[in-house]
Amino acid sequence: MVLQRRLEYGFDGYQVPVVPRASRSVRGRGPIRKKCDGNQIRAFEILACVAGNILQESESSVQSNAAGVKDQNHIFYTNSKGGREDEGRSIKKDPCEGGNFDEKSFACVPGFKGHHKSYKLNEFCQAHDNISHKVGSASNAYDHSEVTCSAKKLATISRKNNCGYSSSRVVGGPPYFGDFYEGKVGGILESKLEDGPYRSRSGRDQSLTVAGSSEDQMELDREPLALVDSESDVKVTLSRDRVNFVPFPRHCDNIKVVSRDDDENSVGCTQTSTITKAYRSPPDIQQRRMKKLFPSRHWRKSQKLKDGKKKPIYCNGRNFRIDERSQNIYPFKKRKFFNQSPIPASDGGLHHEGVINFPNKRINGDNCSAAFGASSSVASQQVPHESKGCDVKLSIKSFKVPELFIEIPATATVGSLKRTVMEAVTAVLGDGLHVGILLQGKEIRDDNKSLLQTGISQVQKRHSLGFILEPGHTQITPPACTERPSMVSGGKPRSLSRHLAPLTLQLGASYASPGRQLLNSGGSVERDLNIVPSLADSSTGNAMPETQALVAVPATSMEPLAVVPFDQKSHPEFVRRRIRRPFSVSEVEALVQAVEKLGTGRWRDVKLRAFDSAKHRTYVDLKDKWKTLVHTARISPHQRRGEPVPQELLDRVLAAHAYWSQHQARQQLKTAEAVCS
DNA sequence: TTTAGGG
DNA sequence: CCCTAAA
Repeated sequence: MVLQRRLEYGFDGYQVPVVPRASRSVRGRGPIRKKCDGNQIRAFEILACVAGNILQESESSVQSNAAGVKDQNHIFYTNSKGGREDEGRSIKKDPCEGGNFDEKSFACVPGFKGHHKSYKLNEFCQAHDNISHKVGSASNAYDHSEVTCSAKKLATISRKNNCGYSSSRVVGGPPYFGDFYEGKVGGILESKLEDGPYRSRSGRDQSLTVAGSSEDQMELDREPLALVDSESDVKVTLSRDRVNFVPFPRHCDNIKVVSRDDDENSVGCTQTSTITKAYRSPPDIQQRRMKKLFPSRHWRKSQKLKDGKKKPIYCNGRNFRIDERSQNIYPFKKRKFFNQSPIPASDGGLHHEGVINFPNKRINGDNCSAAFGASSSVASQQVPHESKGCDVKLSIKSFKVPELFIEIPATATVGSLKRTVMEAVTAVLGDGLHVGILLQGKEIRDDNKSLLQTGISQVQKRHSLGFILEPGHTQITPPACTERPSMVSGGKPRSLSRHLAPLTLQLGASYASPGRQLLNSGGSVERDLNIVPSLADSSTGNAMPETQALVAVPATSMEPLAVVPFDQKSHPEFVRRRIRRPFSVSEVEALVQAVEKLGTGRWRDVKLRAFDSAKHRTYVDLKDKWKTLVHTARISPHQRRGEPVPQELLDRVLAAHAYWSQHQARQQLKTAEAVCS
C-alpha cells in the first residue's frame, strides 16, 4: 500500500506561481470528441416484437416490464463486448472508477485550513452503493449505461485494486494546502510530488503522461488500474523536473457524477426502471417538467421546402420525445443521439441522386392505401367482455413504414442508394408518423370511440387488427417542433390513435436491439421513457386502459424509428434546449475539488479532470455552475433553492473563488509589469 | 475550441 | 442553460 502521507499547508501569504494551462496536446483526446462513424443504415422496418396477449390485469404490464429488464441486461452485456472503442472504454472505465472509491475514501483529505474532513467517506460510500445497485438492477443511468453491463469487469478490476496491484493515492485537499500525490504503477513507475497551484513552486504545470499501446490506452490516461494491468510499455513523459501524477480525482469525481445521475436523472436505457418510476410520477409534475423543458422558442416549426412539402422533421436524427399533452414528438440533441446511433451524422450529408416518390402519400386523411404501410400483426389478444374498464393489451409484432419508391440512376453508388433510402425514410418519418388502426382491413378513424365500441377489444383473430404507420402530417400536425400543440388532432380529446402514435415512436426511442451497439446516451433515453407512463397517467377517460396496456410494450427490444440519421447541420434551427440536469452534491463536490486545484480559468481542464465521463457536463456548464455556486454561497441559506449544498462545500467555493480571483489579479499585474518593462 | 460574461 | 465575442 502506498504510504499515506499528509502535508498541510496554509495558503495565506503564499506567492502563487504561474500556473500554465495544461498542454493543449491533450485536446482532441477524450470521449467528448469521439464520434461514431462508419456505421450502417438500419432497416426501415420497425420490429416491435412483443409476445402478445390481452390481459385483463394492469399488473401484467409490470411483468412485461420485468421481462424487459432481462432482455436489456442481456443486451447490455452483449453489447459491452462488441466494443467499439468508445464503448469499450467507457465500460472499462466506469468500473475502474468504481474501484477507486475505496481509495478515495481512504484518502486522507485535509480540509480547509488543514482540518480533516471525514464527510467524504460517507459520500463515497454512498456513491459506491449506488454503483453497486446499478449494476445489480441494471437500472443504469446517465451516459453510462455501460456501467450496467460491466459488473464482471468491475469485479475484476476491483479485485486488482484491492490486491494493491495499482495504488495511487491522493492525499490532499485544495492545492493551497498542499497536495501530495503518489502514484505507483505496477512497479514500473513511481512518482510522487507535492505540488499544487496553491503552493509555492518553481515549476509550471507538470504533468505525467502514461501511454500504453494496448487498446486500453484510452483508459490508461486516467486509469491507474488499467495502467497497472497493462503489459504494454509505459511511457512516462515528464515535463520539467517534477511529476504531477493525479490519477484519482477524476475518477472519484466521475463516480460521484455517475451515482448522482442514477439517482436523480435516471437517464437510462433501462426502460424498466424508468417506466416503473414514471408510473409513480404524478402527471402534473410530468407536465410541468415538460413545459419547462421545452420552451416554446425552441420549437420552431420546420421550414417548408420549395415544393411546399414540409421538410423532413429533424427528429429523424434524434430520439423522439413525446409531450404527454400535445403528443408532439420532440427531438433530442444529436449529440446524445450519436451515442446510440450507429449511423454517422457526418456522413457527408445526404446526396440526392435519386428521385423519391411517395405515390400513396395520404393527404388529409385520405384512405390509407395498401402501399402505404403494411399493417402490423397483432400476435394475439383476448377480450375482457365483462367489464368496460378492462385493459386491453395488444401485442404489436411489427410495424412497417410506408412503402417507398425510389428511383435512382444505375450508376449511383450503393452508398448513395443508402442515403437516398435514408432520405426517403427521413422524409416520411420526419413529417411525423401517425398510427392508423386497421380492423379487419378497415381503418378505424374515429379516435373517440372506445375499443369496445370499435370492436377492437373483441377481436379474436390474429391479423384482424393491424397498425400502420402513416405520415403524420396527414392527420396529425407534424409532431416535432410545432408550437401549436392544440392543432394536434384538432383539439379532440385523447383518443386511441393519439395514444398509439406515441407508442410507435416510443418504440423507436426505447430501442434496444440485441447485437446493436450500446445504447447509452446521456439522458435522452430516460426522458423518452419517462414520457410514456406519464402519458398513461395523464390520460383521461376510457382511453386509459389501452394506453397503459401499450405502455408496457417498449420494454422489449425493437428497432427504433429514431435511429434515422439526421444531419443536424442542415437543420440548425432545431437545436433544442438541453434538458436541465441539476448538479448533485457529489458533482458539486467534484467541481469544487477540481477548481480548488486548477483554478477558475481552466474549465476545460476541470472538465477533463472531474467530469470527463460526464458527457452532459461541458466545461461551459462547469463554469456556469461555478458561477452559480459562488452566488449561492453568498446568499443566505434560506434564499437558496434546489438540492441544498453543504455549507462546507460552499465555504470551499468561496475560499477557492477568492483565492483564484486574487491569483488572477496577480497574474494580470505581473503581465502588466512585464509589458511595461 | 476555449474562455469569459451577459442573458 | 443559452448565446457569443474574443482569443
